[in-house]
Amino acid sequence: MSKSRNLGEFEILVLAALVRLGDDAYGVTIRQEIENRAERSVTVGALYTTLARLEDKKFVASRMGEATPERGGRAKRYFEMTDEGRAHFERSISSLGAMLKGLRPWPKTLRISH
Amino acid sequence: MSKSRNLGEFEILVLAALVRLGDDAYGVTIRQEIENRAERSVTVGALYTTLARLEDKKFVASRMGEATPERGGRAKRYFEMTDEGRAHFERSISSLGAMLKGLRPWPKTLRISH
DNA sequence: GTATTAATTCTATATTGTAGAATAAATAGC
DNA sequence: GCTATTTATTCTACAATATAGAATTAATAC
Repeated sequence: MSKSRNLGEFEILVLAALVRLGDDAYGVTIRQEIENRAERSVTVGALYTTLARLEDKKFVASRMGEATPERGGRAKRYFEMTDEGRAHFERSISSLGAMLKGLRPWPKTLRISH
Repeated sequence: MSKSRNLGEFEILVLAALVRLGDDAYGVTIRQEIENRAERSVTVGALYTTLARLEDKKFVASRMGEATPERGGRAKRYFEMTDEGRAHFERSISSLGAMLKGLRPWPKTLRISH
């Protein structure tokens, strides 16, 4: 059994994207969400590798989407955070928040529903 | 020359500690700052290794402290962030901030002087 | 069935994270 | 000047995360 460690920086971004996307979180949308919002490039390999690792750790769960997209292409694999994943996620952002609180480019909180 | 990448999670915590500590940032205080504020354990090895890497990348600079402590013990090595380090740091926390903005355990901004 | 489209999986390597023992360097007392 | 004590850094090794992009899979449309 692998020891419980802290989440990596990219793992945090991915989990945050999951929360933001809710139902519609799969590879392509997750990637877009991070690229657009974080203004940071994300290669497909990096993303799927990270999602796979998070799933190994049971921090996310996935299910295959309906095999009936309207127009060609492979089925989507949807991801969502598990309760365990959420616990780690909150611990990580709590630590970051505590350290970064008050430093300049730090944004205001505004609370979303997810 | 090594390619410019994103900062890791622990690197971010360390850099944040440097900013917070200002003048008084050396191994022991940095470690305390992270343990106390982030509520996360930090081994000495992890910290110094990370500081050494940040210095290799020119994201921090260090200088040896006065060789005259009042009461025994080796000289301190003080650390501060470089301009280049700051640029990376701000980019990283900007990305994190953008992704995490609005999610629940996210703190308010309050601005400190450093 | 062949082309096209959409998406995931695979494989390999670099970098970051983590731990703790070992070492170093200063002071104090004798 | 030795020896003990204190404070702090350095060393070494290994594990996990980050990153890239080519390859592959699976569905639809002609």
